[in-house]
Amino acid sequence: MRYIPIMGYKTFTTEQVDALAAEEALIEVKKLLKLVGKADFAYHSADDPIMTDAEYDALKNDIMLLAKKFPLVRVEVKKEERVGGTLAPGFTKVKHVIPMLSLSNGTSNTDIFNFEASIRKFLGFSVQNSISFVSEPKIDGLSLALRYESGILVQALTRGDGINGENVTLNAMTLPDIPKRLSNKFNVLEVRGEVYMSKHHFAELNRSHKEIGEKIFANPRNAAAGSIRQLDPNRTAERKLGFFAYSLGDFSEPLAETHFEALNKLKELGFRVNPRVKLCSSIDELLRHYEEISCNRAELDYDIDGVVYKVNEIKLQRRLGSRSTTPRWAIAHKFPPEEAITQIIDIDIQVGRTGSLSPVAKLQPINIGGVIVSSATLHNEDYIAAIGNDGLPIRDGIDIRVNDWVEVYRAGDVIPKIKGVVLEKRSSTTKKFKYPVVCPSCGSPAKREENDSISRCTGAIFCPAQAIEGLKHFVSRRAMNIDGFGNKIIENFFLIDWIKTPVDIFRLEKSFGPDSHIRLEDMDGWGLLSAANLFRAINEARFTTLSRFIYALGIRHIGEQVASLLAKNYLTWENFYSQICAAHSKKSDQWVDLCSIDGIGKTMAESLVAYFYSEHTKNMMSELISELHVEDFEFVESKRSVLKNLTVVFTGTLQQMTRLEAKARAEEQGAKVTSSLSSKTDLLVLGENSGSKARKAKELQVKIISEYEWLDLLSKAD
DNA sequence: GAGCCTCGAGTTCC
DNA sequence: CTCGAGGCTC
Repeated sequence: MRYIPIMGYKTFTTEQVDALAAEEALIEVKKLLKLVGKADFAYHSADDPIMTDAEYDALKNDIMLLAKKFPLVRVEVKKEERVGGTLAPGFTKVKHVIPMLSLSNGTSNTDIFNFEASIRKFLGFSVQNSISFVSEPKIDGLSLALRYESGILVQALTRGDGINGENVTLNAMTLPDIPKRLSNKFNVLEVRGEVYMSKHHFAELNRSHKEIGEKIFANPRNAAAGSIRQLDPNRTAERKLGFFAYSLGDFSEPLAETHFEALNKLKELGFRVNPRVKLCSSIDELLRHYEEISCNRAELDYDIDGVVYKVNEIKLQRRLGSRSTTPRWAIAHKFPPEEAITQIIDIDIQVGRTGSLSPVAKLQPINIGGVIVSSATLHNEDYIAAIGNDGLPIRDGIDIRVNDWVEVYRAGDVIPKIKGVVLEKRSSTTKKFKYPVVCPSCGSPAKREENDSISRCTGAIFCPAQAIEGLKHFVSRRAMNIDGFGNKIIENFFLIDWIKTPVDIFRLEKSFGPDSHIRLEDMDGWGLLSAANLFRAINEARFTTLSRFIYALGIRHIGEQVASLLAKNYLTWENFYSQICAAHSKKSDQWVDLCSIDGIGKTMAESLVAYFYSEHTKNMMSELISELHVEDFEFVESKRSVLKNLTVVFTGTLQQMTRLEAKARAEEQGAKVTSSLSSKTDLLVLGENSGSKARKAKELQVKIISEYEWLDLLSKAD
């Protein structure tokens, strides 16, 4: 290896950093980041390093120093991370203009009747008001959003997590069903639909893959997903994928007034629309269509997993709007899942991060819909004993025993579930399962709190299983996002005492210092490159956000959403930490502040306070935080609206919409709707026949407006 | 106190 | 994906 010294580069002293203005620091750091990028490429990709490890470390250290002092620099460093510094493998992530939601789903006719009832309730429709629906087969493939600008296909995104999709434009362009140009020259037209692989192409693909010893796909959906994500578009083209358009996403001009018309327009524009789409005027008609499709299912050359019902009128769709992850105006009526019968060989106990002891059935491996299933959760003691939460027997009172034959299916075609016991096959060899009274990992007593559905290990921090699960959570993608720190690695490092707590992760690299007689790359399965990658990932994770960090701690009841809510309310780590510690006394102002955050109740608050009050946490926290740069919370102005952050109260009977709808519309614009007036209320909307609220509002000097003024405000906000 | 919605936690396989 | 619990509204 040869090294070319970096000419003219000297590390910064603390004094020099202090003397820098923010703009100067930004310019400096951009240079440094560029240099790191070059060095990374030279080291990893060109295998021809341009600097010594010490120089590299000094560089990184300087960036950290600058980042710690200047918020502008932190933003820059994060940007670099997002782009991936060295070219990230795979596809770039792009944000959907309109999120790609999933559908709520139902399995029974009752679910569908409830669906209609809730729509009527929301809109305030009586039986006289008719609502038309469109019923269409639910293709079992993967969703794609095609963006056309001035009639030209410019982007194709997968659903991803619904917010950000993967950019697969080049691959999508190879599908014959996807037009590259449209006669329609709208500024923007986003067409959404399903990519799928036909049954016969799937069979063909697996046959040829078998011959050449390549990977066999479990089902057409997996094959389609794998095909659209090929790095080489030519490979995608070979896979002969199909595409059915089913809706619009973003658009500059409306295409039609009803969903059914819109589908017809899409057909005219050259898209394939499923021929079995049907316009229906009642739920009964939808259900008949479901039966019909269900009967003809086998004749189709593609897999479907149900039928989707959508409210036909776009105006109504808009009024109904969406919940956080699903629209109110559509539902998927799913077919009953494929089932299989197999035997329970054993029942294991898994220890979760929170100490939960959950039983898992080890099954005689069995093929369900192309996937071999060998275990399934049994949730908790009651589930096994066939006792419901209310203390009453479920599943006809049949308990689940080792050696029992059981019906297994894959919920949502993914997660294995046990549906029931085949009692006729039960023999004398079955054994009742004895739920453990001690933790299988640490031997501490198991305890089931009242109101808890599961027993938990009481070993807390002394339980290895809990510690390992906690570490896995800490490094996970949505938490600290330490890439390349898989579960197996965590387990190994824990067992050889390298990593016992999160702090150890950030001290790992230093622990292989000059005095150490062992290096990571000497370990089985590790090389120079993989070791360097791991350390790099760890060092990148030192820069993190407040909400990620709070979430990563793995405090019970504090998940991703709540962590980000806390970050939003406390803004900086220092503030958060001191406030929560001070909230320990329930008489303190800090406790009251914590509990008054909308969405934080007693359970969460108690869990938080207990976590931070413990001796163990206090000891660990100062060390952990000294290894990190926790970024302050930054407000992202999502939408500017006159209603944003206003607290609104409705009173009396509204004429134009139901309370439900009014509330949903207000919340879409970022307002908060409450039922009772207080000094915090900004606006009272007065319906007809209102009670005493108007008088009270005057006393509190809350602004009062009529329903029509309110509607005016809404239309301006839109 | 019931009912609705959202979030947390556990889970499987590739 | 699903279940159940937590939080909020009526």
